[in-house]
Amino acid sequence: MAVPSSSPYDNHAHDALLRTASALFLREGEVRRGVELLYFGYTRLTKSIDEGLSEHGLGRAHHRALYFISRQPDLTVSELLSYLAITKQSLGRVVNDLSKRGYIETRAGTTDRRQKLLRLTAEGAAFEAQLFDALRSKLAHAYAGAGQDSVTGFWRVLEGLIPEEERAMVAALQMDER
Amino acid sequence: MAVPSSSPYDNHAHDALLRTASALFLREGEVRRGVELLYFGYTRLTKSIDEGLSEHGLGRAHHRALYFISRQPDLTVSELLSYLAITKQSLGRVVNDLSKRGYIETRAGTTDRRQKLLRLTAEGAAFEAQLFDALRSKLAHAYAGAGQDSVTGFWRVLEGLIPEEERAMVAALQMDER
DNA sequence: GAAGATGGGACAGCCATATTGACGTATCTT
DNA sequence: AAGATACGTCAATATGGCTGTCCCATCTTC
Repeated sequence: MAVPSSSPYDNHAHDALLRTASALFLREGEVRRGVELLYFGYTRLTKSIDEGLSEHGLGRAHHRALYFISRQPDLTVSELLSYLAITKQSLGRVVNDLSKRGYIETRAGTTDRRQKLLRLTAEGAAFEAQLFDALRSKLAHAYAGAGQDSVTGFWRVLEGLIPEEERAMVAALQMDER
Repeated sequence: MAVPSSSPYDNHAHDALLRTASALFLREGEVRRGVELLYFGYTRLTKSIDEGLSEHGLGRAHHRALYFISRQPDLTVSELLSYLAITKQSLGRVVNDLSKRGYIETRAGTTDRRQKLLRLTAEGAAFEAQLFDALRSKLAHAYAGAGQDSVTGFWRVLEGLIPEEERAMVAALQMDER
């Protein structure tokens, strides 16, 4: 299958011979580097909030919920579900934990009363802020060391990892940047 | 507490006043953007191999082990442990699974016979390559869309997230690029 | 106003992946 | 010979996911 490839990204398992000569093959090292840096970078960043979480007897799942609720106050359960990409049942546990601890409060939707709008209490906001501080200091340090141009590139590549259909959802988080 | 908030996200418990004027504070939006893109980018990338894994009845833990063994043939159990940052017990299960399936083979260390050197069998290598194809196509697509300069920035920022003490370990993976 | 669709909640049971702590064995080092 | 190290293993536990099923309240549509 002679794909006259100016783009090196069209070769999958089947066309091994083609790949040998392709630019993509030559890039294997760069791809592995990205995989590894993403793995280590991501895990180290998340690790930085684990202590704060376990002090409160919570886990990362709780933080993710806190984070998105903080980011978009009054979001609905189904919106939160689409960010987290887990099942209703799994989210239920997390939300109940956070409610019991007084970190989130809910009220019925205004236009649609079936909806449940989630937002942080003052305590919840303070806790989220504390966790965010750890993320901030780590990421800000990395940003500062790399420089603004690198940060832009960092964003661009990551955006490219997100499927088209989901970009709008991610962008929505930035939209109501206040 | 009257935080004169143009942004709802500046109300962090303690040094609110101090931070208001700091460059770090001004970067909150950029930090949140990085956190979110990292989260979505990382999860979408890993999702791309889940299907290939579950076809074989394996999980992500197995892939991580396969990946590092593939990357550094004949690494020892303790080296693998330091990459994965899990306990011996947790790794044991994963390695046993992979051995039973004939994906990895072991032999005693040459200079130190207490060590167990891990490497992939032909089947293991083929399986790893298949999984890697999914990572490659996703990441290569993101690289291509972002451009080489962005890729460099992407690496730089991620490197900054890895603690000093661990950079050598990560770099070692690139060292014997074959 | 009835029927159906939708948002959300809950029960039961399961699985994957991690943890801690204790202990055992072979091998290397001193 | 003594101790440290590399690796393995037992048992118990936690977390955070999953599926399947059923339910209620509310909105939409005819």
